[in-house]
Amino acid sequence: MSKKHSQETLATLIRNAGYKVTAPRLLILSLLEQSKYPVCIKDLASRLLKANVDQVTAYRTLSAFEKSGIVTQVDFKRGSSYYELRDEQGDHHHIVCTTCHKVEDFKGCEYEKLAAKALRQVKAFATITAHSFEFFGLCKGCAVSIKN
Amino acid sequence: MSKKHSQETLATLIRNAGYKVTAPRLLILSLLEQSKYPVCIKDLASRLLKANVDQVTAYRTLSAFEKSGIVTQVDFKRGSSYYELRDEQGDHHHIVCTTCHKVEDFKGCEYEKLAAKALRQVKAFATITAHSFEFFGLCKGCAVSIKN
DNA sequence: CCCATGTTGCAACTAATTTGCATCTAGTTT
DNA sequence: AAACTAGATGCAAATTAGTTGCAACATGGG
Repeated sequence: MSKKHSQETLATLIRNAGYKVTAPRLLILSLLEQSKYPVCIKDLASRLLKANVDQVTAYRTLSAFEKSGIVTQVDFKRGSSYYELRDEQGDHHHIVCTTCHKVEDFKGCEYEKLAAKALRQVKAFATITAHSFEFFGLCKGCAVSIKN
Repeated sequence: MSKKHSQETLATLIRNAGYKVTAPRLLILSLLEQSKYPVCIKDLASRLLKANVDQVTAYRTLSAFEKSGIVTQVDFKRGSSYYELRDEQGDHHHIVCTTCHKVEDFKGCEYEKLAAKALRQVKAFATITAHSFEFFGLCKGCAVSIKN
């Protein structure tokens, strides 16, 4: 997920979604971009603080960007939300160690196929606009230490 | 998801997980069982209150039951957690309307296949113990009203 | 029936997220 | 390039979500 966009393309993302391009917004997106894995909003907020950006701005920005599809919120089942830049294909997900919280990516959840299947099964839905998919497990290190 | 267990089998679930069978615990499980879809912990707590069961008990019980695999926590991307009784196959998921919050179930995310695929892709993971998968979209009613 | 251990309620607390509002600024418009 | 305005920001305060400590209590084993 790293450094695929220039500062200018980050600005374009913001502009195309109909928002004003501001320093806090560029900073938020570039922090997300530099991070290999989804970032906890608290971590993000504490880094933003160094640039005198309030955490309220992080909450508001990420929530707006999520609605516009610029970022994705992921649920790692820990107190606060995690965010990452959305990838174009929208089909990369995570596997998280429930003990040490290590994260790795994996691809190919085949959600188009599953979405079609799901829409056939249910009766009241018209369209699917998003999906969440994460695996939880044990990394090799933790699997070993638990045995002992 | 409804009324598959008798009061006795709910007790057995609790006992087998190594917990004492108590009135609050039976009540929590039977409320979950009676509910067609995952229940928000706040709703649950307010119903428990009528039986003089504190919300702290709901938080503690659900968190313990989740670790033991009696219940499953699901993320509907709304402030608080949702819980449901775990189904044996563990392969039923939800589609949620992002506007009116209607929920329907769907089956067959084929997570065993995907888990194997994911484990092949990553390098640091030994086992997968759980997965989350939800679809978000628009129900037919909301899809129509948004067009207008 | 007794006892030890796990369970509960209550009150207080911490953490997470949201809101109100005055001020400020990006992106026009003139 | 100054003026304008809708939208963005920071700060303080509020609200909502979830946790902890502890004394009283009750389950299930002996």
